[in-house]
Amino acid sequence: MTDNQKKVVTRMAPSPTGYFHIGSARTALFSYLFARKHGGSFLLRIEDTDKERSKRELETSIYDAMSWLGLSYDGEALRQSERTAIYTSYLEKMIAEGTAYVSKETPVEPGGRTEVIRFKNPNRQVTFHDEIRGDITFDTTELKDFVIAKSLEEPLYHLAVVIDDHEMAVTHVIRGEDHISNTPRQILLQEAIGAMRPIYAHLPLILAPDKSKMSKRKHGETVSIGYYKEQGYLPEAMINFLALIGWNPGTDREIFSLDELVEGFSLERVQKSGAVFNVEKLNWLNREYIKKLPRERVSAEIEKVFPDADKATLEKIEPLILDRIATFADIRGIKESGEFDFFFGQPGYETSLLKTPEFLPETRQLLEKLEPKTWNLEPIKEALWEFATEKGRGKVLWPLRVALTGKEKSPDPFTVAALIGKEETLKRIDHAIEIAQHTS
RNA sequence: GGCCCCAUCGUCUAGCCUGGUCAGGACAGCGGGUUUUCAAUCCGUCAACACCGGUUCAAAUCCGGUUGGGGUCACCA
Repeated sequence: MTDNQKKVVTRMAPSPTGYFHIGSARTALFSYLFARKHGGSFLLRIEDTDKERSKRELETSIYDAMSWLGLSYDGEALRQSERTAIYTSYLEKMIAEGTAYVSKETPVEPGGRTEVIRFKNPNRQVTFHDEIRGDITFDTTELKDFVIAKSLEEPLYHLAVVIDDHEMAVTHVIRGEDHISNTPRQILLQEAIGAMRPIYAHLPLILAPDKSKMSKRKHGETVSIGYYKEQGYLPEAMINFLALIGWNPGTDREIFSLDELVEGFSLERVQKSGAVFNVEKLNWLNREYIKKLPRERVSAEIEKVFPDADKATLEKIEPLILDRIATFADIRGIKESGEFDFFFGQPGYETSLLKTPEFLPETRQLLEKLEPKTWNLEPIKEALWEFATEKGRGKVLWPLRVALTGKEKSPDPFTVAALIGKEETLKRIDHAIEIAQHTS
């Protein structure tokens, strides 16, 4: 950046009227990336001018989401509800200059307001440049003299946004496409207060599978970022995923850390059309990130789900669990489905599941010859391979696997035998032989 | 409905600006291999330029229209 260029300032301006939305997260991400890329600053402003709908508790979900995602903002977050005096002075000035006026109203409902402050609309065409879409022109006549404040102390959204962006010296307004139609009236307001027009970039929307805007109403909790945190997604995966919807690096590369995104980001490579939120791809990405995690982190997550289980056993089956999950919430699924219960004790099962138990005695003999010291995956395999090949692998391996796991679907018998140990393996085979005899 | 935005495989997208390679990659799907199940993994495979017209020797790419989808129309943000 050269000295005569203004320092880049972007901002994220969420409203604490609901849980932090997935689309807000992406807007925050792109604003963050752009600011960091250009050595500028990224600010956070809480838009809580609506006293009825704004809730302090919901502000927490904003901070939580930002910090979970690792999107650090500069300085303290600003709260519009604490800036009333600033808006009032602008309002007074506008009224004095005739760009706004107090308007007598007939109350919309009984006991309603009898006067509001309206903007004196110059009624003209407004053309602005959008970094992503090019020039956009609106006729502002249809906006009429829109209301900008309920009173001198109660500014409305458009006024507050324009004043704050001006006061905070925001240079780039990066926000969702749903704000395109708000832009002309904000530009009118900027001109009225003598503010510079920021550079606009309207991001394509994140869509639900039915191609409509993702909304809490229609799509439930899956629209909030907190949901993904609870589901055990990794923030790195979420960031990566969010970046890739609506933006691409221009190469075949798919995996990016936040810092790498900063380096490669540019508004030029942002998509114009809306994009469907594809959970399958998120899952794939999350797996990629889980695979890169340090062992201790994964162990900790597994222990959280199996707090009473034997630690040594858990550690042994960790790779198997890792192979079967896309998110940490899936660990709970493994526990609840009981699919790995056989690692913690003799499984129960229908004898008929053994199918060909007649091969079990010889299997046992071969395994018994192995030294406990060499009781590992490869030796076990070797010990049985010739026999299994001769008799038919399915005929030998299937009953062995069922004897050890009691299940139709499970990891392969060699792996299981190696993990549960020689003694336990022989014990389970004996058990299978015994119940098979009783049945026949 | 008015205004605005958008349009390449099922999904995310490359290619479009600077017309000319079998329209490339990823996810999902399907098929196969890997010590015969499940998972994982590897390999392979299916699959798209919305439509019509124009410009041009040549159009996914430029222009116009049509259709379709979306957004937005508060004393919410």
